[in-house]
Amino acid sequence: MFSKACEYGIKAAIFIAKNSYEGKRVNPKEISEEINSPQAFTAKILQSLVRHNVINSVKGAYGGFEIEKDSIPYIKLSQIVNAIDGDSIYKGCGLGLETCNEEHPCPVHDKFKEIRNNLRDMLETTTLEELALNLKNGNAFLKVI
Amino acid sequence: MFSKACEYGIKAAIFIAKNSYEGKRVNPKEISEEINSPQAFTAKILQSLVRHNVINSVKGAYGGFEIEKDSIPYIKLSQIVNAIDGDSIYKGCGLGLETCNEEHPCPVHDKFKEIRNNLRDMLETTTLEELALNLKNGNAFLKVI
DNA sequence: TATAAATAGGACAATTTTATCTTAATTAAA
DNA sequence: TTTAATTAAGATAAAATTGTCCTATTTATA
Ligand code: FES
Ligand code: FES
Repeated sequence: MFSKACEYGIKAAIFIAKNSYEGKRVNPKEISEEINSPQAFTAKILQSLVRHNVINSVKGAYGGFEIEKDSIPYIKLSQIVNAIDGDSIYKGCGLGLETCNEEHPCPVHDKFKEIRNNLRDMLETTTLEELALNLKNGNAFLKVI
Repeated sequence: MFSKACEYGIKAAIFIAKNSYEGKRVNPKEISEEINSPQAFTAKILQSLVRHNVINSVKGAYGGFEIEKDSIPYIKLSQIVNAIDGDSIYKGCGLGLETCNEEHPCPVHDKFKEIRNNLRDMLETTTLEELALNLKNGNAFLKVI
């Protein structure tokens, strides 16, 4: 469904949000240990999330990644997915036609469109806040061990 | 959502079904032209669909790929997706945890499960027959040109 | 039985995605 | 102002996916 990069990006954002609620900045090492991902690759994805204004980075000593507390409830899962995987999951044809077009639909268009719209609605209404709270409350986990 | 191989496989199966209704076998050249896909790669995917009993192949002169007419209404989109992409789309965790587990859910589990179930229902209730009819009736297309 | 037409299959190549490594730039604090 | 800690960025490598090519095998028909 999502790329590995996107999976890591989502998990990282949730972990950063949780720590930001506690006033703590985190670095790629902590993050990759906590979400069970390759560190350097994760760092690249974090850079991308910074460029897309999903998270903030603070360079230098005592720096790290954080998210402004007040903005966490307004960050949608869709922003993260869009930043990393682009919008093909929202707009693309299920069978890979160059464009999904009502006037020139592929054979699965009607069926696929519904699924895709469900997915889009979910991503656009799910906030980083609720995901981070799932984690904080111990109701959800970012890795298996 | 689906791999390229899976997109090609679905389109190929739809085209083969349409032709089988007309009593015609088709070969990888015709198929790849009709669905706008690389011929040799498409041939590999067809082999896979044969091994998974989704389509039949007839070797030798006057051979080609076909689907028994009577079975077309019973072939589900899910069989094709499963044959090529496996079952991760039905069962896998949205954030890539080794297994999706109610007892040890990831933060998006509840939200993702619903989408995944919608998708599974769609794939399991959509038949090759209806997709091939969309094509035959001119209500849907397998390529843009 | 020989031939031509077709799928099957293996080896290889190109591209994309995932992952690593090294160095540069930045910054707080000693 | 120096140092240590930290993110940014570029080059490279590994792995997976996508795509190509060549040969073997099968089979209907002349
Ligand atoms: S044209 Fe394929 S999903 Fe719309
Ligand atoms: S554990 Fe992630 S979707 Fe179920």
